Amino acid sequence: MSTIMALDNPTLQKAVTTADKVFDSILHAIVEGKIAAGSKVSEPELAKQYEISRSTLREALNRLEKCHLIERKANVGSRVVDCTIEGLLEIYVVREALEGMACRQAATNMSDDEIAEMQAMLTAHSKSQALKDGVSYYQEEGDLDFHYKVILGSHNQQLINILCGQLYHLVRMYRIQFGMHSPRATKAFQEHSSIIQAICDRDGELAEMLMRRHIAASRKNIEKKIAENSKLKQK
Amino acid sequence: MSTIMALDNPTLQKAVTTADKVFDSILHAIVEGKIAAGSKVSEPELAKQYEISRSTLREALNRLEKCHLIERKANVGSRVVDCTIEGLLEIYVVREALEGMACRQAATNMSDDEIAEMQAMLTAHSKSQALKDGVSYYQEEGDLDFHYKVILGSHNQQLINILCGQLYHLVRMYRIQFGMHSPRATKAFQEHSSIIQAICDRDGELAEMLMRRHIAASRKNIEKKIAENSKLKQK
DNA sequence: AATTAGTTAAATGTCGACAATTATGGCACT
DNA sequence: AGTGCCATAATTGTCGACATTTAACTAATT
Repeated sequence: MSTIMALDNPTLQKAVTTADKVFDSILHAIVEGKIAAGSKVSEPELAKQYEISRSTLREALNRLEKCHLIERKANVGSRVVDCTIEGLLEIYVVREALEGMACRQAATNMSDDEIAEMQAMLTAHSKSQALKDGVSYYQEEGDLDFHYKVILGSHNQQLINILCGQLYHLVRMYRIQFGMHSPRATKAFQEHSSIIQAICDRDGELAEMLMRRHIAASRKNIEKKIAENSKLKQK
Repeated sequence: MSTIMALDNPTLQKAVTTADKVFDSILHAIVEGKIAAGSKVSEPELAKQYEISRSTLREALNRLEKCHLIERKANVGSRVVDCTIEGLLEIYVVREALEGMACRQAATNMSDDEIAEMQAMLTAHSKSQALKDGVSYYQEEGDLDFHYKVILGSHNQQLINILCGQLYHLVRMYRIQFGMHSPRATKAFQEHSSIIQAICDRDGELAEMLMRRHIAASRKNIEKKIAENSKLKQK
């Protein structure tokens, strides 16, 4: 059972109001590319589609804007953010800084129980990975789970809000729309393992450094892919 | 002339709609403590006070929520965030991570013109500080200006949005309501100077380290003050 | 007297309509 | 034919009213 479901809900609170449910629906649609990146969002159209009033839709759009999934201009309207390489790399820079710090804080603030739980999760993932071997889908989920646990472990509400409430939706959007099933599965696994060890040793400085390298490695991997692609196009 | 005025406007776009203006007004009221931290926000009351409809007010509240200045619960209402020591320290942790990274990026991405402009600003502040000497008000503005310039210099839209659009309102709120006129004026000045030098040398690694120490020093200064206060209360 | 159930009042969520602004299309003009 | 201007249409911003949920208050029971 994966814990990433909770990522869909920034407030960590069940969707009770209709605006919440519509927000969830549109969120998924955007993340999965059913509503194209960079496309304009028509309020009357979406309102009719979801059979709700424009007021309620605007409420949902406001929450999407908080996740940086859409951008609004006064008297002009909303657009879905577009997936550019530059945008993706920018996010990785922010993640390196924030998750690195979250990891440092986690080494200080996580309880022994939390750490034990995280270690158990890694073991479970290791087994499922051994079974699937090379299939990266579960690895991806496992990756999100791991990062999610570390972030929560920081016990810093600001870090949690920014990373889980805002950035991770964007990260998922990019992953899905760029078809990024990382070939770093086994390597990433070792890195996760080292990070947990550092947290277990309460070595915040090392934990931060390892997490930053872990994320920087992903970023460089993307940059490499991009370079290959552009080289492919040139010939 | 200070540049921090632009911080009041997260979108870096003039307030054209009435919801924008009301947002600005309430923002100032909250930051300056005219609307008490932790207090409940009544939609009908504020709507009547600003002579607008509830819809427009809710639009403004949504933007305040994006700045993390108010928190909303479904079917319950909005509250102004409360100023706790823990909250302030959490923000400094995030700032250390993000502004450190912004500084690293700035060392790589700032143009020579931008760097020259920033150096000129520091010189100007140095003179005004020599005149006022010890008066910390202008120093505070100078401090915000400096950090603002570095953040913009990162040329990373995600960093800029999070730091200038969200966190800085909270930082100002805490500064004003806790009456934090730092006694680190001259020291902070030297640190700013070193950071600019590192950026000028295009030494991203050093620039990040210096910025992180600079912010960490502020945080420790606060922690010290808190410790003194609690000791004062005990006897 | 304290607690719980029921009722009333107030606040939030949702709706449809109007006003203001922007985008679109056609027309005249160079 | 291309460019600039004007009128129309569509979209967004704002408003007031209704529906629904939560909070407060009263009253009855243990």
